[in-house]
Amino acid sequence: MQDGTFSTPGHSDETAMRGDVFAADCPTRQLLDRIADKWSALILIVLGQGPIRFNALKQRVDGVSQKMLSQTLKSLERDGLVSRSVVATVPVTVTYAVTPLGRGLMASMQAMIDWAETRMPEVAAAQADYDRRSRETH
Amino acid sequence: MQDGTFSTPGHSDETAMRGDVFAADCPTRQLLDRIADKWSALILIVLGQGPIRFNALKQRVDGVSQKMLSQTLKSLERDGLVSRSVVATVPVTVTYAVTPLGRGLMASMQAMIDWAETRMPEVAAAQADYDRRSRETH
DNA sequence: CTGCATCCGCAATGATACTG
DNA sequence: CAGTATCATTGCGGATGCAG
Repeated sequence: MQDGTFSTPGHSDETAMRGDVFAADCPTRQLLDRIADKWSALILIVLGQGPIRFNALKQRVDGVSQKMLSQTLKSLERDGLVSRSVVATVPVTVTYAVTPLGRGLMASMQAMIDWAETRMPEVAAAQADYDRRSRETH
Repeated sequence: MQDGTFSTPGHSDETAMRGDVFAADCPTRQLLDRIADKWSALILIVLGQGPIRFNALKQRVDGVSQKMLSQTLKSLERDGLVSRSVVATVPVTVTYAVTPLGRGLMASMQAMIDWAETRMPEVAAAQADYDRRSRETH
């Protein structure tokens, strides 16, 4: 599986031998779709601050449903970005943490979030401006 | 509007006076949801390589439908990340470009994509490993 | 406590056709 | 060329119940 499209030539031939997210059927693209979803970034960031248990994580990521948290964690684990360790205490204890592989991605995610948190005012201003122009039938 | 939740204290009091993506009702969170979708990153990266027209852009971002492209571009424009300029030639000519504000975000996006394109092999290996373990009823 | 299974409504997405 | 409008469909994501 996934033989052909990895390192597909086509739009840029600088380095070759790496995935091409711009090809719809490249595994890289599917990976991007998985990590660029509503919850992955937030979860990764929280996990980056240290190992944490399911419910604690659920509290930190405000608004996430149990289902989505569970589902996203499984996806991240499958991709090797997150590790899951079970300690067989009386009521079982499950802890999640970022893997070394996941840390690399986490850095970019963090940058994205930092950008969002600091540039929000400018974005809000742009929005207001856009909406005002729209209302002017302009 | 959006009075309370911006710069909500609660999980970290290091700097204060910036948004908190972890609060579900913070504008920052909504912004994150908008930019962390299936297409925004890809579109921003292509735009970062220089101004480009609608159909050319559609070709570069393989698999995107006109609707989603149009919709995502409008959203990015509203947030002030992308500029749209119309030249009234015979068949009208519309060109899109990244704004200075958008460039900051683009950098993070690019890092994310670079990570995905280069780390794909490790991720694929992790996946295979995970799936194998699952099949072992383990 | 952790988290999987099921049902289900609704919003996001895609294909198609049509307009300036 | 650059979209908008409409329709059909999918699957996200929430609520609830149950299991290890």
